[in-house]
Amino acid sequence: MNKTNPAIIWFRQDLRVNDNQAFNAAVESGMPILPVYVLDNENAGEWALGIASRCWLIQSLTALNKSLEGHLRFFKGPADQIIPKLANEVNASGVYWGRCYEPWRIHRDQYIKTTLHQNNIQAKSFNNSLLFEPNRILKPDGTPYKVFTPFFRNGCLQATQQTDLTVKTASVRVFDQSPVGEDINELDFSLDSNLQAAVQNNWQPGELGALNQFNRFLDHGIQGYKEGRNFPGTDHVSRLSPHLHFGEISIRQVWHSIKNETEADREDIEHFLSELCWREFSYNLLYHRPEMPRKNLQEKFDKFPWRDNKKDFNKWRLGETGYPIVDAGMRELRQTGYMHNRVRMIVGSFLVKNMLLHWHHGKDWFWDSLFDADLANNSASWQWIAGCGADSMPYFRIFNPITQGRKFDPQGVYIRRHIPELAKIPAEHIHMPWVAGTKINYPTPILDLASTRKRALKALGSTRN
DNA sequence: ACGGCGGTTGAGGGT
DNA sequence: CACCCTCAACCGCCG
Repeated sequence: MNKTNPAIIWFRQDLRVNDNQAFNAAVESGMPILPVYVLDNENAGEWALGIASRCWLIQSLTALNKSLEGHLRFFKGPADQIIPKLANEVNASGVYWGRCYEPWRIHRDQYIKTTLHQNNIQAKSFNNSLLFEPNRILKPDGTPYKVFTPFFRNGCLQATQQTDLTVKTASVRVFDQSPVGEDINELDFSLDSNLQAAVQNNWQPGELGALNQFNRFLDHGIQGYKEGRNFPGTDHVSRLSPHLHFGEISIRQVWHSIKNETEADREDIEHFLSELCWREFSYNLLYHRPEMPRKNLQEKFDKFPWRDNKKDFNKWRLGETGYPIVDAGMRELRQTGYMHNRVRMIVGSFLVKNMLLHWHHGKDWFWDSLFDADLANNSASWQWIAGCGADSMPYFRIFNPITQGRKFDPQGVYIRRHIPELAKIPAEHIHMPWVAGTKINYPTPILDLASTRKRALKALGSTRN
């Protein structure tokens, strides 16, 4: 093996150069590096990237390519064929990547690792995406936690130190002997112009954008986070979820910075850490219950009498239910590729409980619409709100969108931002615009809260044994 | 309106 | 006997 055997860095969900263990290991191997990205819809099957994810991804990759001075090379197709073939063609010394934990990826990557080893090519994977490997945090008896609070308190907070941040030492040499792959602009990402505009107008994908967003949160959001995070009209959530999903910022860096933040109150800090650990918890669940994206974790919900109503689903999807807080959330999603967490719970409860539609419909719509669409988080959260998940919200707790709106968006700041038709409605009527008596271009409620609530509770009865 | 989880407690039995 | 370990039963919490 001579000096020209490149070390392939296979970027996946770790689109950054700082605190990237795979990147550092490849550089430190002493071989020139060959950074690659593979857009793999084939191996992903039904979990191929949603439309919003693709619109974010191309921006993030463009940013990464820029920080790699244009040396990132692109491929499209099944990675289980492309990576071994490429490694052979360029006589790679090794392939380095950050681990992903979707069941299809675990399966695919294991195959790739074996194939590379059979060809005497090193294959090294690293934890670039989580604080803890998904099978690391276990109860004293060795079984996985099923409840979040002890997972967080006795598991995560007690776990020995997270891996320290890595520091780059060696200087980077790039492999440029034979051009491989394609230019990013030659790849077909099947983009959507509305969502592309949503990225441009609201976000800055990539490592720099992630850091900027994190610093904004440290400056303005974390102080008062515990309370403030419930109010979608204020600026108290981190909005880091898309950046974390694509690994544009290191979760270890976020954890350490927040933990050592001295300006904020202890309870604000601890609450934000717990939110980071909900993400860990979702990955833990997915690892131990790989069927989670499709199957109810509580089997008794398999008997639940879901309705099937395209018309209702469309009203929900488009934000035309007539309940302002629900519609504002669904419109925020369409306009910005994101939705405030409190509102995600409200729209989820409305779909599953008031409309009595299966959580799959919500999960699939979110998968296609969210820039932070993430298999573990999305499926765990939908099961949570639907009441069929582990450590779930009890099914009989049904959010009332009027009460929730009054409580968490009292003046209607959030509602007015996303539903301009309601801009002039006085605060006292903002959550029930139909009683205001003003003529406005906004639908009257498509369903009655009290009777649909009763219907849901009755439906719940049929899940008992 | 539920019910699973996990912390606690105490009985019982072994060393 | 004194101590400790195990395990089942119970209770309160919290999603």
